[in-house]
This record gives sequence, C-alpha cells and structure tokens, in this order.
Amino acid sequence: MATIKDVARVAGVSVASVSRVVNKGPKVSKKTIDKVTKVMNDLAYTPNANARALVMQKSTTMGVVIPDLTDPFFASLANGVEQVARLQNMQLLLSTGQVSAETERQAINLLIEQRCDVMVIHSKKLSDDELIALTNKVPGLVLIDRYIKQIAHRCVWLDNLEGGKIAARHLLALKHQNFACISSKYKIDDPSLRLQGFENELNAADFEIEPTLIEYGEPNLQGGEITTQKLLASGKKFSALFVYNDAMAIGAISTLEDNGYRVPTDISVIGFDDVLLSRYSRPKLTTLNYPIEEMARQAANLAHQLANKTPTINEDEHLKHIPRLVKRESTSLNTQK
Amino acid sequence: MATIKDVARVAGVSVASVSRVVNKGPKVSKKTIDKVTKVMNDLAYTPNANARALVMQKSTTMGVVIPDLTDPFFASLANGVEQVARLQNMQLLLSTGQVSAETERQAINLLIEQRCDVMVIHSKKLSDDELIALTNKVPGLVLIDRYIKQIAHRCVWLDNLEGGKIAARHLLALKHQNFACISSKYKIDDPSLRLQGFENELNAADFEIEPTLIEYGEPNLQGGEITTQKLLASGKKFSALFVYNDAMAIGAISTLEDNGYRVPTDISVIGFDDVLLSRYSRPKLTTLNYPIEEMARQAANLAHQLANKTPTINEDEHLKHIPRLVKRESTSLNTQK
DNA sequence: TTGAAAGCGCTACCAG
DNA sequence: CTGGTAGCGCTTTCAA
Repeated sequence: MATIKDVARVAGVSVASVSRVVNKGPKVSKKTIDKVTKVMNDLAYTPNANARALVMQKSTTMGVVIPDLTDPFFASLANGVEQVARLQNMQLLLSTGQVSAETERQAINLLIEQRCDVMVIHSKKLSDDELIALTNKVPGLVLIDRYIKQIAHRCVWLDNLEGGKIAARHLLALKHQNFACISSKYKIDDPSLRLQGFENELNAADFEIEPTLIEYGEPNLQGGEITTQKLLASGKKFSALFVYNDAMAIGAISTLEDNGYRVPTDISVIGFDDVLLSRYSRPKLTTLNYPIEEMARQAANLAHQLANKTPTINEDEHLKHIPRLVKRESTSLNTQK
Repeated sequence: MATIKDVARVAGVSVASVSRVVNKGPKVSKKTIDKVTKVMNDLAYTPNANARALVMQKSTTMGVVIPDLTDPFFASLANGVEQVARLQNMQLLLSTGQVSAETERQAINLLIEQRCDVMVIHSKKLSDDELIALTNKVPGLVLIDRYIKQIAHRCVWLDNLEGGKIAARHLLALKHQNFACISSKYKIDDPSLRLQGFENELNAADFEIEPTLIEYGEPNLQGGEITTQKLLASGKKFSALFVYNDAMAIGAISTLEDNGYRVPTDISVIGFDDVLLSRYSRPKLTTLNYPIEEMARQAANLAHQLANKTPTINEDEHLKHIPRLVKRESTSLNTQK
C-alpha cells in the first residue's frame, strides 16, 4: 500500500507538502495541491491512521464495551455511541465483555491498547475500586448504566429503584392485590433495585409479594417462559406480574396464553426497557421506557468532552435518568376478587 | 501513559529486553522477566497497539461494515464476526454504512485507514466494479450477502431466489390460490430476487400474483403495518402473504389482526430471516431461516485466512447458503374457496 | 542473554 | 510557500 513517501516521490515534492495537502493545512499552493491530489488518486493512497495516531498522541476511535451485541438493548446502546462517533468523525471500536469480570477487564484493556481515548463502558462485574482506578487512568472513560458515588460525574445511569416504584404504583392504581415478579438471575444491581423499589412501594400500600411468587431466570425470552412456568406451577394466584425486562415479559405472556390465561384480562403484565418490540407484541406491552440510546449519546458526548478537556457544563444531576411509564395493552384494571 | 522506554529505564534494561518479555520472546533470563514484569505492573504499562501495528505492518483489528446496528439481523451478523475476532484475539472495528453508496464507501475507507487487514463487508450500494477493485486492494476483504461472479471466492451469500421458491412451494402445498406479497422498497437485489423466485414458482404451477397485491415498504415493523393497510385497502382477496422479512411480517400480522383477520385461519403469512423474535410472536411465525450468524463466522474466518495467505480449502460452492423453511404457526391449509 | 540502532508512516517544527 | 528532519512507541536484525 502506497505511503506518503511514495506520493512525495512521484509528485516530486517533500513528504511535508503531501502531509499538508492531506490535512488541508495552510499555505500550500494550488499547483502543489493539484499535483499531489492527482498522484494520491493514481496511487490509491490512504493515510495510515496508526502512524497518525502515534505521532498525534490521540486516536480517532471511540470505544464501547457491552456484554453482547445480540441483545437489542445493548445494540441500541452501541448505536447511540456510534451516532456520536460518526458526528465526530471517529470510528467505533467495539468489545464485548460477556458478564464476567475477567472478560470485562480484558475488553477494556484492548481499548486501552488501541489508545482509544474516549470510551463508554457498560460494566456490571468489575468492582467500584477497579473502575475508579480505570477512570483515573483514562480521562475520557465514562460508565453507563452504573452509578459510583465517588465518580458520579463520570456515570450516566438510570434510577432502577424508582422504576420499580413506578411499576408498583401503576399496578396499585389498577387495584391489583396479588403480585408476582420475575427477575434476572444475574447478581447485578439492576434486578435487585427494581425489585426492591417494587416491594417498597407495595409495602407502603400495605401489600406484599409472596416469596414463592418471585422467580429468577435468564433475562431473555426463554428465561421469561421458564420462570412463568414455575410461577404457574406454584399454584398460587396472582393478577399482576412485574417482569425484569421486555424480552422476559414477552416470553411470559407467551407462556401465560399457552396455559389459557388472557393478558391483561386475567393477568396484567408490565415489562421494563421499552424495546421497539414491545410496541408490536400482542398484546402491546405496558412497560417502563429506558432511554438507553439517548443515554448512550450523552455518555459518548461526555466522554468526548472529557478526553478533550473541554469544560463541560453538564451538572451531575442530569446524568441520572428516570424511566417513564408507557401504558399500552398488557395491563388493565383488576377484575379478580 | 507509560511507554516501553519508561519501563526499560526504571527496570534498568534495554527496550529490546522489555519488548521480548512483553511478547514472550525467546532467550530472556528469568531474572529479567521478573524485573520487567514488576516494573510493568508498577507503571501500569499497556503496550501501544498503534505503534505495534505500524512496525509489524499488520493490525489486530477485524473490521465489519453493516448498514445499522439496530436491526437484529445485522446485529447477529456483527456478532458472528465478533466471535471469530475474539477467537483470533482481535478487536472489532465497526462502521455503519446506512444504505448509501457514499457512506458505504466512507465506512470501508475508514477501515482501510486503520489498516484493518481483515474485513467483512455488507454492501448493497457499491457497484460490482468498485467492490472488485477494493477486493484487489485489500486481500483480506470478503463480502457478505452479495454475490459477484468475478470474485465468487470472496462472497458469502444466500440464495434469495431459491428462498422465494421455497416459500411459494410451501404455500402451494397448503392449497393457497390467492397470493399477496410485501417487499422492500429498497432497490437492492434481495427483495427482487425473493419476489422473482416466488413468482417463478407460482407461474410454474399456473398461478400468478396480481400486481395490485404487491406492496413495497420500509423493511421494518412499521413498514409491515403500512403496506398491509394498503393491501387491505385494495379490497382484493388473498389467503397467503409472502413478506420480505420477519419484522415486516410481524407488523403485517399485527395489522391484519387489528382489522379482524385471523392468522393463519383467514390469511397465512410467511416471513424471511428467522430472527429470534419470530419464535415468540403470536402466532409463531413460519419463515425461512437465514443463517446469518454462521455465515458471518464463515466470512470472518475466510477473510482472516485470506489476510494471512493461509491456503484455504473451502470450495466456492460452500460459500452459497440456502435458506431453510421453518414451519410454525402463521401458515396453514387454505380454507377459502 | 542482552543492547544498539534502524526504521514503520506520519506530523510539526524550523529554516530557507 | 516548501523542504529537511526529529521523533511518536514499538519490533527486529546484528553485534557483542
């Protein structure tokens, strides 16, 4: 592949001049520009971003770490980051970190090796301390979907506790009295916070959720099916079901209907995330909107500003987001006694 | 950030030695290894992949170009590539190319600038000639979802024509006689090939599809809704509907049921792609399985071999994939006269 | 087993 | 306006 030297030689100018026309630098004669441009085309010259990054001490890649591309939620997150990368004329370097501390660490490290100076990290397994250290090492690193008090200004997150409360309030307003819950089996904050918020609000209204009516599963469609079967197998009655996320909720509805229950007539179901799909499931899913793409954009912008030491005007408050209730068809007034 | 020189200085050895221990090179004394390793940790040294790529003339990034991360189909594609990247200890460099020649060209160019030497490209807008040229410039570039005869050994693709035929045969076997079709409005090969295969097979059985019963829309859920409304508005009767992809099919079913039609009792619907979601829609969608993730893995592996000049044993034949009919609940025997 | 040194392709500074 | 050149961080001969 042709290098800047080749172009310089063929065009009969110095590499400095070629560099100038490539970077549209000042003070280049039109004649030189034309000559060099022609040669660049002839040679199909493409500047080497690695060499450039090396000398400039800054790369044009924006990094993002997510557990898995296949999950629409994370795809939206990546998509949000991609949008601002495109705007900044940067490329997306993507690493998936599964849900293991080791792979998360490794994924982040790969980004650092590439000297990617702005990065948006979704980490659930790394400890607060490790993340704080990382945050000191990489100025342009911001966390998404995680809140760590000491580095609050580097965290873009959603208030899951409040989300649980909102769900409870909605169901309570619909006169439900017997609740069931499907949560994620993963030991991360989100599920427990959502559940906790849900229970707190229930308790405040003098209701509670029976321990056998809480099931934990994989946070996907199949997980929703399996946990729902268990719930049904328990034999206990419930008219309202709060589910960890939309995928599980749709799996749950599927199973419920396969077993002769009508949603929402017999059982109301509420999800979490407001994935596009939830608008098209039947019945359309009532859920809590998680503005992940917007949050990802915010995180990417923040990271970019941090990396470039641009004074940011954001107040920490705005980094916290509150989910919004989206009423659709899967919840309705309780008709059971 | 600490460089190799820093480590060398602090450890009291030459940079050559540090390089050797970093790369687990041969002939280094245990003493040196220990000393250097300790200093690396103390200084939190992380090798600079850019510098390394520069001198080695090869990068550790694997590139992928897709139109959009938000579409589950492309997310799966990216995911397949990611899997082999991980296996090869490489990073994923992702560029989205919308569906415009200019952005596709730009996306690919960004990868070349990064000297990404293995890349999987999903391009619908670039001309055959341009792609062939690219393919000559970058040895490790392979195309996915596109077939160009001159570079057949660099194309991993699906036989869309055959897919259309399979769908037609299925519907014909179910005794359907009145067909409608929803296609994508984008002027790319896939939709027209699928439609053509479908019509060919119908014609062979002495049926045809009425021109007013073919609609074109955005290949997503909403597009499915809108086109279905138009179909319904035409007033023409049909009992079988062949839809461009699963997302549209689900949108179509949603609209059909909203208008009082039962699927499959009144109308059979068949999709294309076999996205995970199709297993969970209600009714579960009959569709054609598009093994995109597997194809992406194959493409990535092929690209990697090509980039490393490893003699590949694959025969061209195997780069072509045939969709597989997946019978579920959205199609059934025709009951109309 | 180790070190010195020559670049990899590029930018930016300094002269001219 | 243009050219020469140092040096970004690293790998890899070649000598020692």
